[in-house]
Amino acid sequence: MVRTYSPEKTRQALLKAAFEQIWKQGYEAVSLDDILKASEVTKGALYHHFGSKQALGYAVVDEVLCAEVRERWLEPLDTFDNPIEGLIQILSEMRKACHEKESYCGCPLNNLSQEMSNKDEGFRERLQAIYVLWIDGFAAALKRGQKNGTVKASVNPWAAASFIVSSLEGISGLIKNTRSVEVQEACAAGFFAYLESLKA
Amino acid sequence: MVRTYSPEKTRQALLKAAFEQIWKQGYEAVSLDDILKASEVTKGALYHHFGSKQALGYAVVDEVLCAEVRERWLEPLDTFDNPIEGLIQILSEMRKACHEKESYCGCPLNNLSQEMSNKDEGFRERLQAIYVLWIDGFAAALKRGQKNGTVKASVNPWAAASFIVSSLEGISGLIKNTRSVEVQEACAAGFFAYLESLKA
DNA sequence: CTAAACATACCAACCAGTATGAATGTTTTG
DNA sequence: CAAAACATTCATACTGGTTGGTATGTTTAG
Repeated sequence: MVRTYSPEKTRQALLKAAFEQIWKQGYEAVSLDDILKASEVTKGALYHHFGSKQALGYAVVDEVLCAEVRERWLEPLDTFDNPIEGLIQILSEMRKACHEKESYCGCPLNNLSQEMSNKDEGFRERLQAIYVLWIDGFAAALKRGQKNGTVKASVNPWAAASFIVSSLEGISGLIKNTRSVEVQEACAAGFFAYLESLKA
Repeated sequence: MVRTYSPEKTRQALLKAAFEQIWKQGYEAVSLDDILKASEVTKGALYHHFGSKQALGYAVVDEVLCAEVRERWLEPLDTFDNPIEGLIQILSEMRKACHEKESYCGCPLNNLSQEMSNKDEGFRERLQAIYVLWIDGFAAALKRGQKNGTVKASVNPWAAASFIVSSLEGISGLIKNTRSVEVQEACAAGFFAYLESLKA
């Protein structure tokens, strides 16, 4: 029985499994055994890398969720001159991808936020930081759009960014429950109409 | 020690306590003991009225949440000729009321929906029925507005109603986490701007 | 007297966390 | 260079507390 230590690998395996299980089951509903099973790691290893379930949860927010927002929203948006068009395109891509998978799991950030923000101040603070990152990123993109003339000058970038994020979360939440393509199309239509109203 | 039986009263006490505790803590996080303590009912009585925790949860959705949507949204909206103005007024009233209480608990429907819709199909179906009730109610009000000339004829009532509900849930969810008045004002501004665009 | 309405004590399952030890890497030292 | 000393990384068995649910008995009402 030969064993080789690779602590960073097991740490990442734990984070990944924890993220997925928390996404699908919720933080409190998921048991450490679930995470250990999914990651093929033992309890001793888990408690070597993370002091508690809470610490693991915090790390998921700080490391996984944070990266997710950057990779899925902020970085793609940076490649567009017109942030409104960028948003519409990113969303369209996502809808295509969602149709393929069974993914009615909702937004991981929204899920965790709704569950934990009133129960654990540490979670709330960390999740809020992600929201700030997200909103500020969108606001910066809108400002950029105002400078290059693709976004109305009268728009308040930060306020619009806040409403955009809240809409995205609201839509994903409603779809998660209804599982209805019609509702999805309806929400998208309303949302796109709002986005169009921001164009210069 | 004189005792008097009033089964309907204890049933309602259980429903009320369950609703509040589920709202504040979440369905899985709340223990039956919490509900029993809050309602001052014993476990024997609970299991006399409800076959299981699940049955109690279902009843909360069917009876309490359903009534809540009617009383807080649909009935008030029926008193307005202009449904857009009606929505804006109802929301403004709510915001005032929210400032007084500490209420950062979010929307009870949204909370439960995010937590349970992927774990328990019975919950999902029941919660979806509430969403349908809500959206259809809004859609009917918009149609009414179209007939009396307060809402643009080009608006698709059902699609707009879907987006409005998703926005309300999204905003309440974001505020629940950020607890920021600025974010609240920003989202409200964006939302009201959308509502105005529906006016004839 | 019967059935509904409640009260109390208990139980099996689960779960986060711990105690303990073994296997592997790294550093120090003779 | 070797080997001992030490630290890191992981594995297993166990525990105390909680929870949904049940068994059983008691009280009230018709």
